[in-house]
Amino acid sequence: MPIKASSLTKNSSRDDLIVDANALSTALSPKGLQRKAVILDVALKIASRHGIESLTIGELAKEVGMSKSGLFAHFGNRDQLQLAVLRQATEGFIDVVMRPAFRKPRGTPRIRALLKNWIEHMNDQETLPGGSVLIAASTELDDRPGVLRDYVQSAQKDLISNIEHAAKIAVIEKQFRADLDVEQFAWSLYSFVLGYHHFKRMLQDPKAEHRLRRSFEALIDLSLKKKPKK
Amino acid sequence: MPIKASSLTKNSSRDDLIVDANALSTALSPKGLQRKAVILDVALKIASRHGIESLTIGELAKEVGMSKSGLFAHFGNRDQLQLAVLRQATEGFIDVVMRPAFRKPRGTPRIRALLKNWIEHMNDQETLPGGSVLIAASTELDDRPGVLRDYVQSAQKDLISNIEHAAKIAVIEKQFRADLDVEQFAWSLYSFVLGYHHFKRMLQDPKAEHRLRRSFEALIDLSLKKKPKK
DNA sequence: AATTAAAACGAACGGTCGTGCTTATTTCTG
DNA sequence: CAGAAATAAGCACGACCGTTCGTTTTAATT
Repeated sequence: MPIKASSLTKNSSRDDLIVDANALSTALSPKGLQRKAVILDVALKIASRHGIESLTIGELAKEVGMSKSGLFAHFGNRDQLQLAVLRQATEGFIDVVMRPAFRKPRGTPRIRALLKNWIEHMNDQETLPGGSVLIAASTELDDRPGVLRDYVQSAQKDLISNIEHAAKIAVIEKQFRADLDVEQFAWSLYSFVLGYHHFKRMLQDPKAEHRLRRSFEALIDLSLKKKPKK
Repeated sequence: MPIKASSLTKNSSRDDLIVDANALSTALSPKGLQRKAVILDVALKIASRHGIESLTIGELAKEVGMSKSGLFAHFGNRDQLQLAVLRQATEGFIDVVMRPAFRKPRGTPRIRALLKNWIEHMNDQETLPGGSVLIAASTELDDRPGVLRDYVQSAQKDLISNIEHAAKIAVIEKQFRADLDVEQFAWSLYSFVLGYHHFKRMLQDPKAEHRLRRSFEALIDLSLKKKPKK
């Protein structure tokens, strides 16, 4: 049962965004909370660089300037720490990619905004110096059942659903073809993003972004309602 | 300077395949060689399941039924072990995907065979129970300079080059459009494969293969020389 | 059958890992 | 300002990491 986000701007009509049910009531406390936020920020950077599996408590403690045990107490165990980092990453993604995009007008503008934000997010060296944590976590966790994998899995499914939803709206708005397979659309778009991530990071291909944009445009073109020939 | 593979069948004309310069003269010895082969087979499976970074000497030794130190002596250090595994994975890929494909007739048959072999290879639970080692290694290593990353990088570049080459031949054979951007073609194809790997493994999407095939067909369609309208 | 070389072993090293338990310090609250 | 509660630190643990070393078993060569 997807939770719906409210309070969107006027432009957005009320096309809702599926976000994951992260909202756990973490019994707060003024000082400890911001401390935890700092820890998670640092942890996110480390995880981005070296992967969630090699995010170690010792290294994190050193980086953030406190003792292993002191830091440890914030999370209870390693799984919880890793899970918190994944949550942080997901929330960040929703905040800077999904929500702003869904504030744009329905149809292609929204889909274009989605890609634009996504690219900017992946290029943000400040918060993600080592690329997307979620993408990296996918290949790390895909064979290890557990809470972490379940979380990444559901987060990605939500993402895909949102892309499909945005495409469906473009169909309703009669911008995209009525017979468009929106699942295939979302699949292709996501594959291109994976391709971008891969080519940019591993192959250090300077043309990666250009390639992504071209493939994206071709995909849009294929999805648009055909103009009367010539 | 790419090494060219010789001894291809009659069908293949002499379109050559770029393979990496793996052919080091490993001073052989009858018994120890097959032992090493067994070790690498097991190591490859472990790496496939849990990633090359968490391929540990202790676990490998246990799995193969010998002592840590005895096994260790075969490789000298961990990097060499990991490198040997990556080589093994690359050789396997070339043997079952690239070479058979390049034995097929030039043009689309060859490209179709490439995808077919590739899918079968990724689905081969026997040798790759945890998915492609190279793809996983990419996200693991993309931020860690060193021998391992360099190797994966060059292996993937060779792969891309071969795809581009195959596409170029299809252009020469006048099956693909003369103005086709073969780099973009290779980029798209590779992205789809990454998408397949991701959707199948992480999202466990049963339609993943179907989606890959559909996107592939669309890509081929876009690349073909246009028929005279209607 | 004797010699030599290769392969495997077992034990130990310094490190780092995650995780408890106990104590000290800070921060909030009445 | 006192007491309660949260937060951090210190220390120790067992497990596993990659690696080294000296020894023993196995195989190949004369």
